[in-house]
Amino acid sequence: VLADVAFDLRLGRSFTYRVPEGLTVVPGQRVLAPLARRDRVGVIIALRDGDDASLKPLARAVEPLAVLSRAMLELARWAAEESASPLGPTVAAMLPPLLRRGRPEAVAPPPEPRPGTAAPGELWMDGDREDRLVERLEPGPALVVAPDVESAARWARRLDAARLDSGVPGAERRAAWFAAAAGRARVVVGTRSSLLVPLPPAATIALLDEHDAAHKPPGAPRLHSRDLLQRRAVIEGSALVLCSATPSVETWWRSESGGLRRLPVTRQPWPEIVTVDGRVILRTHPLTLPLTRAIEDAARRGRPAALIVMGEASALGCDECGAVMRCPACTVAFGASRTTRTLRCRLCARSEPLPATCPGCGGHRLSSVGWGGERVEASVRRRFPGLSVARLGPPGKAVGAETARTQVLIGSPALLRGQAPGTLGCVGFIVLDGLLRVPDFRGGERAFAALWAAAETVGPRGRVVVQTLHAEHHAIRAAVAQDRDTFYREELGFRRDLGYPPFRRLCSIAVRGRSDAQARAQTSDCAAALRGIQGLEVYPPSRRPGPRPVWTFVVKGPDSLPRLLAEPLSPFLEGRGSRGVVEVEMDPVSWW
DNA sequence: AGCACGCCGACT
DNA sequence: GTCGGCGTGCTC
Repeated sequence: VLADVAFDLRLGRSFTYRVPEGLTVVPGQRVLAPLARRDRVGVIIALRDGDDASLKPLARAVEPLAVLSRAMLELARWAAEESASPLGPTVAAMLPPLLRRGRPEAVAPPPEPRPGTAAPGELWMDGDREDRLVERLEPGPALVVAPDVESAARWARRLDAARLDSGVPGAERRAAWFAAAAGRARVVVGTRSSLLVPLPPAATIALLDEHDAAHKPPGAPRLHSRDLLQRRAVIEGSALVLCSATPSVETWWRSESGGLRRLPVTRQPWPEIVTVDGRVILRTHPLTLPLTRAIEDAARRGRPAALIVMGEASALGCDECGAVMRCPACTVAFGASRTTRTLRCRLCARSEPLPATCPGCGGHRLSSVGWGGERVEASVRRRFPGLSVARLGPPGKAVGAETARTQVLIGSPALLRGQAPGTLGCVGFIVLDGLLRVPDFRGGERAFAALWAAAETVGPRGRVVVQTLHAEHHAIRAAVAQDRDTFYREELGFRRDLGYPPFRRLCSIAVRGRSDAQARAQTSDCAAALRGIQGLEVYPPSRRPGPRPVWTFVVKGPDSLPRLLAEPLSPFLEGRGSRGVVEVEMDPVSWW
């Protein structure tokens, strides 16, 4: 018997071994096999009859049983194809950790799903979605997929569930995996690495915060958790719940076209969302008068205030009319570079000289300066010497000592994640244009999600203050009016007009080279291999800002994009190529 | 991804 | 005269 084994290598192909006498293995089982003079862990992806004395034998099995059912292995195979990436790293990213030391524990085979009646998944957006989800999941069996470990920890506590995510020790994750396989775990909670965990029949799978970009970070498995789970639910007949107050535009679109059942929503008690034109004051100070007052009010009421700083935008905006310099062909905001004095489109690489005046209104004050967390913190401390201030880093960790009785929190939109409704007295967006200006077609979607989260977090008695130059943007207007339909209608119109997802698919291809010239050459060869293929739109390569030589380009295409790319890209993905490592990221959430 | 094999500078 | 840099290529 011969076994095809996939390893966690950036190689498209698997390797074939002889199964030695006396060793019984099955597909989906992990094995140790000799590869390049050492034993490495791989997954058996197929068994076939045959014998070839020239092949090396498998060394041994890692566990006595498969960690993946055949159905989950097939799902991983599909995920690899759908993301135009090799199977080895794709499965490797979704397996339980290896047993490090100690006695082998009781493992259970993964149940094969009985092809059940696949109901379309449900989209839960209403204000009470999380409480209802707890009720729904409590009896089990259920899998909860959270965007990050903090959220996984919170939900595991809330549901008294076993954890599969990297926030707990490996032994505990392993135990949770095999408990799920044996049907002993009522509810398991995990992140992306748990997407293939064995589940008993008629389980419920919940994806938390479906809109969160953490469900599709760069790297394996290069597929959005929502897409993998939707297919999984169909294959095994489990019930899927996508939970988000502000789903991604793709998911809303799927619910419009019947692929998902959108549960009705009720109008929630909504706070006042004030927009403030930050045109004048924001150049010297991060707090306008309305925001200053809101912070003072919150402190008086004994509630903390949160100040949200969006990712620093390198776009160029006019301080007088608020216009953002955009690529006329793509309408995404130009990236501005002061050193090279150019505007450059991150999508089509079109380049223009930095204008001296606003092409719209002739204004002379063009600025790309934004407010980063440090600058805001310093300013707030100066303005409110009597209040305790803490800045939170990306994973919600406080930068500085005081966290407990903090009166002003400063951080990214992630700061709002997991705050119980009503805990914050006010949320202020230092300048929301950072999001709307960012050269990314998802800017509107992210702004809408952040505003909605802020409104839910402060509750009806709190206040949201939005400092912006774009108070008329549909994301802001729709959030103020608590009006999802308008937001998604406008956003879908814009995406349809310009050929963005969900109407067209994108793929970003990046080449990391030894030298800039080599990366550039490899990139242009790669782009040339794709040009002329029916249905593909290949954008010109551009250098990614940063110190390392990375060149990227974007390809647009139909639903079949990964299959159209597989053939022509394979020579660039095989081996390493002397001129650079080629990385393919399907459906990127951001591509620079 | 490792890890080896293969051709050019500073040491015993 | 060797030890060793990491550039390129292979791994069932």
